[in-house]
Amino acid sequence: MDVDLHETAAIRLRNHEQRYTANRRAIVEVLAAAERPLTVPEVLERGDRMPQSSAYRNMALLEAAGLVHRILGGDEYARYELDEDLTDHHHHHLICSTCGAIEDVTLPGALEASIESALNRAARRRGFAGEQHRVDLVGVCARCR
Amino acid sequence: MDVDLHETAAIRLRNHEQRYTANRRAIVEVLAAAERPLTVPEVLERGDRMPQSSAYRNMALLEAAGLVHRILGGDEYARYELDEDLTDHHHHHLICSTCGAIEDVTLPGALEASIESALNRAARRRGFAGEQHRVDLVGVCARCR
DNA sequence: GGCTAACTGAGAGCGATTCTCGTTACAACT
DNA sequence: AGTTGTAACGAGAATCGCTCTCAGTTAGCC
Repeated sequence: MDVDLHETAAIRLRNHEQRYTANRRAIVEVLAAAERPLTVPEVLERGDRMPQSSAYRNMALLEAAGLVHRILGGDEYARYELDEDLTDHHHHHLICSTCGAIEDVTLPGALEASIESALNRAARRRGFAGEQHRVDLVGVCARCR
Repeated sequence: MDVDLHETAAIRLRNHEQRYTANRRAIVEVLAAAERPLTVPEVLERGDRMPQSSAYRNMALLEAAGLVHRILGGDEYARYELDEDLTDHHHHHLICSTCGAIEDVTLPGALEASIESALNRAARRRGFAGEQHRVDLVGVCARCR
């Protein structure tokens, strides 16, 4: 799976007429190593002195190419995670309403399927084209309690 | 139900040692009349020339008192809706990834229950105290297509 | 080896939200 | 009816995550 990670990334970017440069590869590597969605500052800390503007620009590019997804949580920071196709790990989030931290969590497959179909049925009735569902639990994390 | 709306609001604010002033009442009325979550600029448009700073301050206060909830959607605006206790209407959202608009949608009660219990089970395992679940469908709305 | 377009980095700029602060309204107690 | 303490108000300044600008660099292609 890790063998394909960078190859898949390169191909998807190529399809958008963009290159898989060192900076973009660095971002993908940091996100792949993390076990939860990261903010841009967090990516910068863990990376190799990348300029802030490049990080934001490339994150937006990666999102446009479908390689990463932006998650808006409890605080003012947007968090990013790799697309599930790249990680083979469908999951949802526990969002702390106190500190804004986000953890990953998985649900039983049967439940996933019923959520998916119920949401799509409701959406179609409104002329809404569903792309992804978002099931999050908002609460207070262990550290904040 | 509408009879109790302002009374409930006044009581909850009182419990937080805050008053139910004209500005706050105006915000609650605008939100109650809307059929979807509104941004602060939208509340200002529909209200009676309330200053921006008062709208933001009071919105934050109402949120602290549990009367309204903030929803972070696709665009850069936070949207607010009345607490479900005040509207008797548990629901979820369709979020347009193109224009950021948010619509309300309801799910079957049985599905709600299984989502709730599955999420809480997963959360408890992490020492996470769940408060509310958030089930949203992200896609493209009828107008943007 | 030159052409073209994508990419980079530093800093300025943007815009939704929050803070500051002097003023005003309200409630309780004389 | 005055007084007093505290909450709320409004206008504008400030904050801060994020985006844009632009001159210089690099990668892919003939």
